[in-house]
Parts: sequence; C-alpha cells; structure tokens
Amino acid sequence: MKKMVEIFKLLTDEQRVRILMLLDKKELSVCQLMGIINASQPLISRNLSLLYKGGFLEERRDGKLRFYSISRDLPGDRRALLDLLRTYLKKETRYKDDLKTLKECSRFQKKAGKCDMKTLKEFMEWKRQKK
Amino acid sequence: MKKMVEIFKLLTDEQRVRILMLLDKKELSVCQLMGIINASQPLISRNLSLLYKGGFLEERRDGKLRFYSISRDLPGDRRALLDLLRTYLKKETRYKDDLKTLKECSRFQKKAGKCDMKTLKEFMEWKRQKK
DNA sequence: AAAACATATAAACACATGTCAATATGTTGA
DNA sequence: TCAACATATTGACATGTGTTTATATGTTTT
Repeated sequence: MKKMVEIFKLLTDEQRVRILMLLDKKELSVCQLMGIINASQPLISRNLSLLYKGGFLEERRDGKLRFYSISRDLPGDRRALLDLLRTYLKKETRYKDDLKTLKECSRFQKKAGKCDMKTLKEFMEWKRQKK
Repeated sequence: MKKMVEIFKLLTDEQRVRILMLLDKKELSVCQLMGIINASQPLISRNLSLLYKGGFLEERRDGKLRFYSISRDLPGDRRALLDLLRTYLKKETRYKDDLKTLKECSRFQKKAGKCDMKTLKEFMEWKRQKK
C-alpha cells in the first residue's frame, strides 16, 4: 500500500506526467526532453531519475547521450496508470501541444541530422519565435 | 492535466487511500472510520473533506452523524482509479486487515445497537486487547 | 592528455502538506 | 434553554518536495 502511494507521488508533478506521456510515444534523450518541455537540464534529469527509480523507465546509453523510454516490463499497476493517463489526458490542450511539439522536434532534428544541445537550443528558439 | 495531478495528490496519503477503500465497501460515518482506522477525529474529518472536494465522495447527514460514501456519479477518471486501487491492493495485508476490521466493527455495532463514539471507543479497546 | 559536451548529483532555499491541540458549529435530548 | 455529543475548522509547527545554482562524472573529439 505504501508502494502504491509512492507511485502516486511520482504522478503528483505535472512535469513528470508530461515526461511520461512523451516517453509513452517515443524514446527520448535528456536534451530532447529539455527542448520539448522547455525546462532546465538538472530538473529534467532529476525527474527522470525519480521515474526511473519508481520503475517506470529504462535507460539506454549511446555515447554522451542517455535515452529514456517506458520500461518494457512495466509492472501491472504502472501499466494501468499509464493507460489511465493516456485515456483521460487525450483531450487536454497541454497533452496535445506536447505531442505536437514532439513531432516538430523530431522533424527539426532529422533536418539537422543531430541530437545535441546546440540543435535543441536552436529548436527552442525557433519554437519561441513561432508564437 | 493539473486537475489530474490534483487527483493523484489525494491518493498520496495512505490514510486517505484506506478511507477510500473502506467507503468503496460501505457507507460509513466519521466515528466509524475513526474506530476502524484508529486515528484522531480532526484528521479523519480533514481527509474526508479533501476527498469530498476532490469529487470522490458524497455526504449524507443523519442527526448528529455524517455518513460518507463513494459518489454515485463519480467522474470517469476517479472511477478508473478506484478500480485500479481495488485491483492492485487486493493482496495487500493492510487492505485485507482493514476490510476485516470493517466487518468486525459492523458486527460490534449491530450488537450494541448504536453508532456513537462511546461504542466505537469500546470497539477500539476490544480490538486492541485482541492482539 | 586536454577541451568540449551531455548528464547526474549536491547544497540551499522557498513553499506545500500532514498532524496535533484548541476551538467552533450544529444537532439531540433533558 | 442548556448540556452532551459528532463533526468541522483553525492555528501552529515539523517535515517533505520542487527548483535553482554550483559542481561532479563520464564520454567523445582533437
């Protein structure tokens, strides 16, 4: 029961939920998440670490980059929570906007042929100007 | 999305989850919950109030007593969360113990023919000695 | 080996939350 | 109306959590 409560605590932060829903679509690196969510690197790292320790994520290292994705053998309760989130966030602006930004970011990177911080900063700049 | 996060916050406290799972079985008054959960009255009241404001509960007044129960028109997300909790807490000791205590408490009250604090205190005492 | 880079971790602070003690509200019965 | 009772609310305090700044780790490139 305490375990369950600890899991809920992880979902108590909007940014963590956003990260989860983004990773639910696609494996992403820290700097990609920074670009999409527009938050500081330590904060993203910290929240990833918490979600990781909570059994939601798995990690893959590729050179300097670390990619995070939803764990392939996600425990049942966490799987159910993800399903629930997907269902009930579907219509929310913030959720839809994030998925849109994710696509834009992927396209931007493909064009640049890179996945480094400089490219991501450029993306963030481009995104900011679009408004 | 913020709304969803607020709902999770309610499930971040073990006592609130216990209350929810008890009410999931049966309508209960504040003093009954006190007896079963063995916590102070202000604390139970506060947590009931939070769950109520969060759309989980409905209230019925009968004289001095206030009975709480799971809202009959529970929003979908909260309904889904309750289902999830029921499923994944089923095997937990704390959950099973609480349900057992609930039954004992109901029996004790039926025998006493009352639902007042004095009776509940007696129940708590009886329960404590049984150990 | 050194410099540049991506990410993680630690320290410090502000802010939110849980809990208890005290008090208020509202109902029942004498 | 008053006393007894069930419940709600408030104020105060300790503890927990999110965020930022600064620093550490580990990898790649030159």
